[in-house]
Amino acid sequence: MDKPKPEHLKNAGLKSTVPRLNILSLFESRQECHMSAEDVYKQLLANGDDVGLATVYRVLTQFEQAGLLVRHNFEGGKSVFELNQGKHHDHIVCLQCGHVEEFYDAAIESRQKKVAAERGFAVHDHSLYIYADCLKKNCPHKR
Amino acid sequence: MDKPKPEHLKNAGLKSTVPRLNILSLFESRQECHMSAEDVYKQLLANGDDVGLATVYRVLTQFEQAGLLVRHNFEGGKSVFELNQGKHHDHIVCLQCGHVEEFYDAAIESRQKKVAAERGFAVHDHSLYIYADCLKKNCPHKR
DNA sequence: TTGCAAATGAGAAACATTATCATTTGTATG
DNA sequence: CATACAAATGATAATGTTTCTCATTTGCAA
Repeated sequence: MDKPKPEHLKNAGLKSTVPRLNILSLFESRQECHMSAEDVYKQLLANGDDVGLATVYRVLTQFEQAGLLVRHNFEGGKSVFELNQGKHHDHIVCLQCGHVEEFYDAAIESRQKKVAAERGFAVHDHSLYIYADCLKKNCPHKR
Repeated sequence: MDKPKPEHLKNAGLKSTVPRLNILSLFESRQECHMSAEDVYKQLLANGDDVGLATVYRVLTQFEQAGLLVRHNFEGGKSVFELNQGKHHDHIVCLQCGHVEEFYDAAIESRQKKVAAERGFAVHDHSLYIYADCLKKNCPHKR
């Protein structure tokens, strides 16, 4: 498990506190993991960290605003978070096996900006999910 | 205002009831309107239809499963629905006023297919939401 | 008409999330 | 290294959305 890095919090303008370091550490130890607030809360308790659920929600929102985490609004009504790896990406989700693959396409990105600008919008953010069938024989995950 | 068409419900395997006809009629009378369950409920009451909120939620979910409506999970935590017009489009959502605008961009569509094909996926479906600030002065809604 | 399964509506319950506020903690300062 | 003070925390209440329960009503087929 990686050590938490207080500088990351400082750089984001956030005080380096125990709950924040624990939460950041959790995400850094599971780089590709998508976790809900509830997931994070339970995992911290399992790790022996005594944290409040309200704090988890607060910190996740702060981390999102600071750019440390990315929030996704999947179906199911709850937000999930993943570590912000620095570069924006979209997702392809395999409908057969549930596997999620990340991608980035500059043409799509620029067309989006153009479309929005033409309609009088200033793009703040976007989410693109492609739902597809993975054509590979060896689907690595089960649904 | 269009008359509701009981055959649509029959074809979907749903009994033709008063609340269902009223809800379908409401969506058909506002083709491009994105409405939450709360929106639908309030509108029906305003129209003088005495309906229960639980029924609205039930019927919206049934209509979605029957393919009459499309559900969207925008940021903000609540589902919104629109009439299934048959033809695909994406959405720009104004973060200031909640206004939703539809668009279709052939370049984005084809790039998506290309990206997926390159990675060994057969596209089944996708959802693209652009979250932006509406630059217009007269935002018609409040958050 | 009549019977009965299906649908409805009112309210309770289940969730996820946010707000409140007394207590604790991190950190800058002396 | 002690201290003060703003910021952060955690327990709990509150909010908002959606689902569940169940007694009553309704659509439809015989």
